[in-house]
Amino acid sequence: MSIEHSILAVISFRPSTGYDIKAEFEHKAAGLFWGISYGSLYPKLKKLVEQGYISLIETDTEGRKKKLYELTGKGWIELESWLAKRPEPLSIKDELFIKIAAWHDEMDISLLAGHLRARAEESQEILNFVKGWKQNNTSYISSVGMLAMRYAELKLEAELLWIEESLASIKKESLPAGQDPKKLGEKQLARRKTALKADK
Amino acid sequence: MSIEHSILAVISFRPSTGYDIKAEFEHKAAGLFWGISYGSLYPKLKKLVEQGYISLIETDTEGRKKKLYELTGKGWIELESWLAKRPEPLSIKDELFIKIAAWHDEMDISLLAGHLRARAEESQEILNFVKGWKQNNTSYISSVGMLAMRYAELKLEAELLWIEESLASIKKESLPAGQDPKKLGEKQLARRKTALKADK
DNA sequence: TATATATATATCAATTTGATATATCTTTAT
DNA sequence: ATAAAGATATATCAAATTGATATATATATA
Repeated sequence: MSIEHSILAVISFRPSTGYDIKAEFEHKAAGLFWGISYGSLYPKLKKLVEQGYISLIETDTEGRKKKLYELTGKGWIELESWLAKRPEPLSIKDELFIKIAAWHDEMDISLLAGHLRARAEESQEILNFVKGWKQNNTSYISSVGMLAMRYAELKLEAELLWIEESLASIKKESLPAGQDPKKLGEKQLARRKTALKADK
Repeated sequence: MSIEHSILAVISFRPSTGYDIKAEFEHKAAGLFWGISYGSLYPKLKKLVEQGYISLIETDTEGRKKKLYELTGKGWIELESWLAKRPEPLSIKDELFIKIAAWHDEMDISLLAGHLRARAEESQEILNFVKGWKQNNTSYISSVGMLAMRYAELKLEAELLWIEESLASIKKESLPAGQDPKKLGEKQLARRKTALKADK
């Protein structure tokens, strides 16, 4: 439901094309904790115009045609009413997490270390973007909106801290649970062995 | 793609019913950073059996029928090969974030404070679960898997810290960006006014 | 003993993604 | 000068996924 609303939110800062909106959720601030795909974006824009929440301004500068969208009065009211409603609980899909949670002690730990280092690189890059953005960007967001960037900053820093911590604990082979890895892996190893045998 | 794999991952710890698997992504550890719906779960189980990754054990204890699924040898191999592959970048949908990023300085800040307090309650509850889980749970996860719980713990703590910080900055009305709220809001206010007038 | 909640399986319409197609404009390399 | 590559821009569609709903039994609670 809130894909429509996040479109209204982006447009509220300035009239935008579909491409502008997508870019906002791709490279920019809004994309840190939200996403949108072309497959839903363009049909939604059409629908929002039909419903009177946004209006279409067709521009033609030197033969270059663009479709700009901007909020109508109805759109402003709807946006404000949505902002006032309690946000839905966040949803995450983090393959790194589920892989670690499902990790087997008998597996090669260096593979996991590789995953962690790769994530650290990704997150560091995003953190650099956020830090740069916070310093340079003054337009295009309200002073309250800056809190969102701080949110991203703290979460990314927590993630990087955890990766460091985890890599250290893996290296020392003194795992935080303080349990004997071999003992934990045995049950699964046995079931694996049986399953492989049953496959013939 | 990895919905199938996360099913294999859950089953690798013990043979489970569809309901067991769903519960794991609802109330338990695996659900902290991953989700799955019945609509994809049951069809996927069927498909995974057809493809030979899992096998079905139909049980009938005192008239109570259950369908237990367990990994085949092929399933174990597939799971391990998936775990070794670099995880997809995480995807998040956080309405709280997008609402704050789109907040207008002229809007009632107490509404936002309410949103933040509600989220704090939700997150504190999950954090309590994670802390309790870390202390009591010794089975059902490897020592490496414990790192995932620490991940959850650190991210939740970062979020709670940010909420505290944000509520304080809102209360003091000395917003972190150090900018004049009225100045920032003006452009949008003007566009809003025009849009409302145009609607007649 | 009635009621509510938990366990268990399953389907389906509606939503959403991810891939792909097309075309123009701008920057970079030769 | 021009060819190639990359960015800008709109759009659609098959496949994946969700969220709601239906159904039934077992167990805990009032």
